Amino acid sequence: MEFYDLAFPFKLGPLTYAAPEGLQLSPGALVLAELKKSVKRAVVLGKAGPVPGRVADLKEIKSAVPEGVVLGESLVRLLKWMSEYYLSPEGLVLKAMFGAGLFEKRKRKAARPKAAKPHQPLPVQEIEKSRLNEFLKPEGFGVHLLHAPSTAYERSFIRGAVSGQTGVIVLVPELSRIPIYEPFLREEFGERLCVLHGRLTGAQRADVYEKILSGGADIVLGTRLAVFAPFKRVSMLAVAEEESEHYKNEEYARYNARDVAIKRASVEGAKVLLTSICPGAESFANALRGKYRLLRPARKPIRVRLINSRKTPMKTPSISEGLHRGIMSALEKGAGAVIIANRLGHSVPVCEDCGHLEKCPSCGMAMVYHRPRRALRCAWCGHSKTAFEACPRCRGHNIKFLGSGLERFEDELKKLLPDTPVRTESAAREDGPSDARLVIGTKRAIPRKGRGEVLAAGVINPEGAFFHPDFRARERVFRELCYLADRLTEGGTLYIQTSEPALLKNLKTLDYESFIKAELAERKILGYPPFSKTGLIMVEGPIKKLELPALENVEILGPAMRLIKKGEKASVLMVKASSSKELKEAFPAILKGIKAEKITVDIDPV
DNA sequence: AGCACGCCGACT
DNA sequence: GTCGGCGTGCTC
Repeated sequence: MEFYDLAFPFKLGPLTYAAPEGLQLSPGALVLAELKKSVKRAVVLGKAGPVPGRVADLKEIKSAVPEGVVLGESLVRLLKWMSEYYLSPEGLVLKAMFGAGLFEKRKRKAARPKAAKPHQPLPVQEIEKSRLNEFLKPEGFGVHLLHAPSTAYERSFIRGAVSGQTGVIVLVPELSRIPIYEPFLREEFGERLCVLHGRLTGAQRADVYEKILSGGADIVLGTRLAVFAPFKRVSMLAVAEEESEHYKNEEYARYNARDVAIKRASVEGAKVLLTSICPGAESFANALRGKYRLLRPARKPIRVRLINSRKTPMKTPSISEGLHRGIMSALEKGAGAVIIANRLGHSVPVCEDCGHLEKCPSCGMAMVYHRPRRALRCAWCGHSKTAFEACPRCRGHNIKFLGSGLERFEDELKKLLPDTPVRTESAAREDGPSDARLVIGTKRAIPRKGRGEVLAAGVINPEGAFFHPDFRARERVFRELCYLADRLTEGGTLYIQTSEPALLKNLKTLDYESFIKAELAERKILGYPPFSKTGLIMVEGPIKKLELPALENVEILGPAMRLIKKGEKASVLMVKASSSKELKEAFPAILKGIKAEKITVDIDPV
């Protein structure tokens, strides 16, 4: 009698089953087996070790499923590695990989032909052959990091790298990037290309898997779950915008698809191309210490104007003359301008008579006035209350509005340029794209490239994000500036208007390498990643017990209240260790000391 | 006492 | 994911 360990796509570790006489199974095979009285699909992880308990109590595998071996040896290895690394049961990893349906084809209503999505053609850039060969030449496993001068270069490089290959996975951070990459891949690979992402229905997803398993498709473009595409052979994986936080799965197993891509490549003997106009600190550090090969094409310096709003003449309370001139000059040349302000709402109302300032009862943060709703809102936790007409303390009407949020900024800009059509973020959400050449909004409003020239891009007080309690805050600000600058047409200028120029000293030239080296030096001193490994423990509901062990080389910070999703708060503990082995080994002891309703573990949080 | 419903832990 | 166990609470 043979025994096998099976994984079911649920929060469940491997379970041991007996195989019926004459059924030979290899790892990765799909089978049917009874679980809790009902028959379910499961994946064979391998032959079982010593069977715990009585062999006679084990249930029998019902049958193998015709799809056969769906996972291949390397994907089974990847599954086991993820389970160990992310401290997540094998079943949950399996569910994260292929969904609870496990390749099952449900009957479905007549398939409607999907309409071809309109797309902008990819502006193709000349990529130096020699640079491309630096990536294409080396055989076998290896990670290459392209620090691209622009997103256009990044995309062209991926195009060149993928061309002529077989067994390729191209990962993009978001659904919205698929229409950018699909046209050129489709052009070259036709039906060999398939698109895979989380918004597909179960049946569509099963169709894609069928095409991949039958060998009909060998190029996949998709979001993070496409890293698990069940190819027999993968020769390369490309990860576009590799630093993106969207690669982090926030449910089931909390994996990072970029890191999983590298692991997958290492078990498959494939090569990896990480690309970004602003690589993440971890990846760049790996390149600096020779773990990754760094590809750095020449870049043109970006013209940046830093405007100190405390020292410069102001056109309105929140718009400096310099910024105003920049916008005007872009518009006069027939080009567009994009202005980003990340603070939502209008401003912070303060009573000039008694100095009263409304604070959030739970966070203590100043409440921000939101005019359309006539409400005061806490930017941190979302608590809101009706705005006051008179000062609640002294009844005075002498209210001063401090600071400039997006709403105020929109108002002032419209007043300054009464004849220019402006697309504001609030309007854009309702009306969709407009052809206004002046765009104002948070970073979400940054328009796609290719819709006319942009000669001025401005950002107001980007240092606001520094006050987030997060060691990555500065990196995020820098990245945002890089992506904003990327929208500029050649010859354009990036305007940074700030009231705290001292905080932006290292950022103002947008010199990535100097910035990231300084950042890495600081993280080294403070012991943050990549010089340590971190994991979060998120505790929802009241903590019933908290007894943290003292461990060598492991530091436990917190608990601190944190907003984990909109409106959902949790107590968060951060565990820091000097290596991922130490981190992994510390967790069981730490988790034993915590009792609460719901506890979630997140290794390598972003 | 008798049963409906909901939460929680276990599932080989 | 889903079954059964058990606790709460309402009803005959």
